[in-house]
Amino acid sequence: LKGDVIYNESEPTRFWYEVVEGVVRTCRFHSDGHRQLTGFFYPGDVFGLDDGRHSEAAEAVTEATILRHQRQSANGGGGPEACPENALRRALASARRSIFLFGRRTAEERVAAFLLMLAERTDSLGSCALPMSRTDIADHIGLTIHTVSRTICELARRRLVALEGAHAFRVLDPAGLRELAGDPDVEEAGGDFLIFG
Amino acid sequence: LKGDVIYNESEPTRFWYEVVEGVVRTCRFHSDGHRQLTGFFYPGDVFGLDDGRHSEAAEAVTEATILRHQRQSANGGGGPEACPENALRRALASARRSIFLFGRRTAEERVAAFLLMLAERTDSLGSCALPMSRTDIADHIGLTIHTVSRTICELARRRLVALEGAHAFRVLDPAGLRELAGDPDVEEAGGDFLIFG
DNA sequence: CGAACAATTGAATCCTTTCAAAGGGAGTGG
DNA sequence: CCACTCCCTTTGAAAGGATTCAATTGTTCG
Repeated sequence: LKGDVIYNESEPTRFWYEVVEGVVRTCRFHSDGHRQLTGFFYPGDVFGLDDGRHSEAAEAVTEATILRHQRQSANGGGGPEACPENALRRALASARRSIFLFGRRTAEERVAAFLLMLAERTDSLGSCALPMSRTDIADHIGLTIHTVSRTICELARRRLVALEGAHAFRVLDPAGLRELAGDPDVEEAGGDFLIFG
Repeated sequence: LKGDVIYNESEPTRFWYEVVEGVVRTCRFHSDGHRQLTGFFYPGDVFGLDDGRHSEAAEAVTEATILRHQRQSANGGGGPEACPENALRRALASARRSIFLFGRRTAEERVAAFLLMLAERTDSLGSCALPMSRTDIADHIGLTIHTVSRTICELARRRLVALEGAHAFRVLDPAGLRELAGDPDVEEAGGDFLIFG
């Protein structure tokens, strides 16, 4: 399913989806030919919860297994698969993450925040996969692939992360990366927290 | 209630809210002192639907009347006020709007998209209020107040919009503004659509 | 009327983009 | 198995745009 389209923009929303395995991206194509990636979705994430018609397309970034849920009709009958509150909450959380990401202004902040988010969403320790291309990252955080590439290499040069090929990395200095990202998102890391000077 | 805090970051989420009258903003304060406005909410919009603890603060932009809804406990019992699917959907729609807004890259695109969104959310025709300060706009779309001011004045100079004081405007050339914004959001305007050459 | 704050405008700097090109990895075909 | 090609990534240099610094104007409120 790699690179495959799961649904297209403007399609009626008959289903909603849940990632079982792999990574999915949602895309919006602007009239100037520019592509905006509104989100990346990992196992456990849900997507495709628009009303009426999809406002974005969804594509598989890697080989992916997707759970497709039937929707109830608009009467909100609370049937077994009627977009459970749970799913909506998770979708909202995904959207919020993206919004926070976009709040960063400089290239360095955005890239640092993006890598941190990836590391936190997967396993944080050890090697973290970077399944999407540089172009994907650029279209997601609103930069060019050149700036993305430059910035990632710069972070590696400063030993904040280590690149393991072009599609995997390791966080070497979480604290330094968080500082660069501007906001540590410490409050979301349930349980443990840091103390600053 | 103007400028008042409705709830703070990290507060437990015991309620969720609905705007009856006025305008509300949700804010996130970064460690570098920088402020990010994650959303503006108009009558009919809902906000404060985080899980567990609020990840952002909410403040009144104007005098505002807010409906405060009690939450059910986490058992999801489906009680009368248990974050109805409806509310979550609207919150998700709000978040999505913000994400699309941030997808714009240049100052002109962002300001044009922001003004358009405002005009569409209120009445589109006639004078449209701009209740928030330039600083608010800047912190929302990720620019400085200087660039925001410059760009708005530039749009007015080109007769795309007309400024009526600093806190109200009128859309003079909707088509031109949409073209600047990059993506017309035409598909969301239910029913009518445009044909391009 | 004066003070304080918000908005506008100008000039210089810095950063990102654009333009251009070289290096590297994966897959194909010989 | 190796060579070739294609595409993605990385890097360099120049151009454009947003930010920063600085100052003026306008508005609101006491």
